[in-house]
Amino acid sequence: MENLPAHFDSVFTVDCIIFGFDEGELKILLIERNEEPFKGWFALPGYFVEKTEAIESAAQRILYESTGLRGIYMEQFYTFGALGRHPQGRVITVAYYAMIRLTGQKDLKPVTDFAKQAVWVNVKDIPELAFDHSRIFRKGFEKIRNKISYQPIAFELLPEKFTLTQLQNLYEVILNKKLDKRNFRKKMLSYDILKELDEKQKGVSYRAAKLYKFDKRKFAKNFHKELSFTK
Amino acid sequence: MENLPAHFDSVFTVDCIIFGFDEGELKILLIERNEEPFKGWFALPGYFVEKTEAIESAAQRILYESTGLRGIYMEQFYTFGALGRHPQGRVITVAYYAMIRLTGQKDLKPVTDFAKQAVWVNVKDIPELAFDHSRIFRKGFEKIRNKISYQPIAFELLPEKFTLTQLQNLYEVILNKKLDKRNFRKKMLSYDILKELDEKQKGVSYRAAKLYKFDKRKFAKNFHKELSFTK
DNA sequence: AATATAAGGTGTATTTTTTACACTAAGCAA
DNA sequence: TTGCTTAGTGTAAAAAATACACCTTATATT
Repeated sequence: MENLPAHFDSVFTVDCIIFGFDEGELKILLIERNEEPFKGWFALPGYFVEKTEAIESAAQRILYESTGLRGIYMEQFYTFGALGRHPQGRVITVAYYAMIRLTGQKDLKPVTDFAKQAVWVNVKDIPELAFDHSRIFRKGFEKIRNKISYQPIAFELLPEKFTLTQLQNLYEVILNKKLDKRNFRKKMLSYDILKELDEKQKGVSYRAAKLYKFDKRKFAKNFHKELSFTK
Repeated sequence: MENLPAHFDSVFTVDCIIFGFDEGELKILLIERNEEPFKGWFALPGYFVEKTEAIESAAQRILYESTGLRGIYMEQFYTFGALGRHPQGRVITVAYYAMIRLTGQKDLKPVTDFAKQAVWVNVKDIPELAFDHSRIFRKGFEKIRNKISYQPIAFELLPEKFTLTQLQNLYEVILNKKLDKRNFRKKMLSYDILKELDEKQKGVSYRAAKLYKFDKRKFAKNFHKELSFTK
């Protein structure tokens, strides 16, 4: 046994939930599958990881191949491996999410055969998905909903310059509840992670709002907070 | 292609971080490996998942086989799949953690060949572990350290009946900082998830403390709290 | 030019939560 | 009985969260 070590190969996939915020709506990327099983169904962008490929790189490659989007940092959130989840055998999948700004990135072109098209779909209108992807989506959505309350991940979804109202709308969509304007602003500004710009919104038919930027420097300095029991 | 669907099998492992609290020390379970690679090294309890086995069940089985502990609920926290992590090929591992009470469970007997012995080791004295298990441990420890601040997971580590001082000690060990006695008690009791018993500590050579129980009923009722932005 | 429309932007008082802090009480042992 | 050790307790101050409404500004319309 010990003189003849076995060699193992894993067969597994990654699936990605890519969140985007567009025209006041929270959306995710879906692909229409062009391959059995579940040919013609909508699914999360995902595919098999190559034998000699890091999982994160695979996630990036697969997202690129199925949607045309490149260089997007994703975060792993759970691995799904229920026995019946793939009709062709035991295939576990490592699930990732990312939140991206849509500015300019709207041209989605799969550069692969396994996806027929990629589309943005409002999280409120997600159809039944292939495999256990509906479940994966629910779990991922829950994850970011939780995370947004204590980590500044919302900024990744907004254009570089944004108004406080846009930021608040985003929070409201993700948390699925109305927030108080004055309290929201007070609190958000108190974190001191935003940089107020000398610029205003353009092209609106009402009073233009100030624009802000997320300030990574300030964030790094000010976000060492701890939860509960600080002493 | 579509007429001859491929059949896939995954080869992957689970690894478990089992936390226990004993004599004021936070410990985890390690096994001494009895099999190449890393024979003789300490490692997290873990092994290959069978083709027709749910991952959670596998985690339970493997924990039982390598330590003799049964029926322990574990929570998945991350999947590790770096390319070089297993010397015999691509093997990803799904990592779980659990927190258990040690009362009575101290007889550890591997019922398998791959583990020579299982031991409790203080988290402050963990040696270098096999594979990437040191990294897995660090990530898992970080996870529970975070989680303990907003979820009542500490109780799982204590005997059914415990004193507030024991509870505080546990928080202090996990958070690695001193807490204020009065504030700790006030806060903990304010959650209203503990049941005060009519019993006192026994066998101590000083004033005996009141015993408490974690009250699941109350917990379910009182722990619907939300973080930040509640309106 | 006047008016309507629509969102931007702002402050304060109240309540709740968090923090800091030190002594007496009880039980056992010598 | 005294000493030792841990249990157990309250209050004031500071900080954070909440509730709440009106004026301002820019544009579009007549």
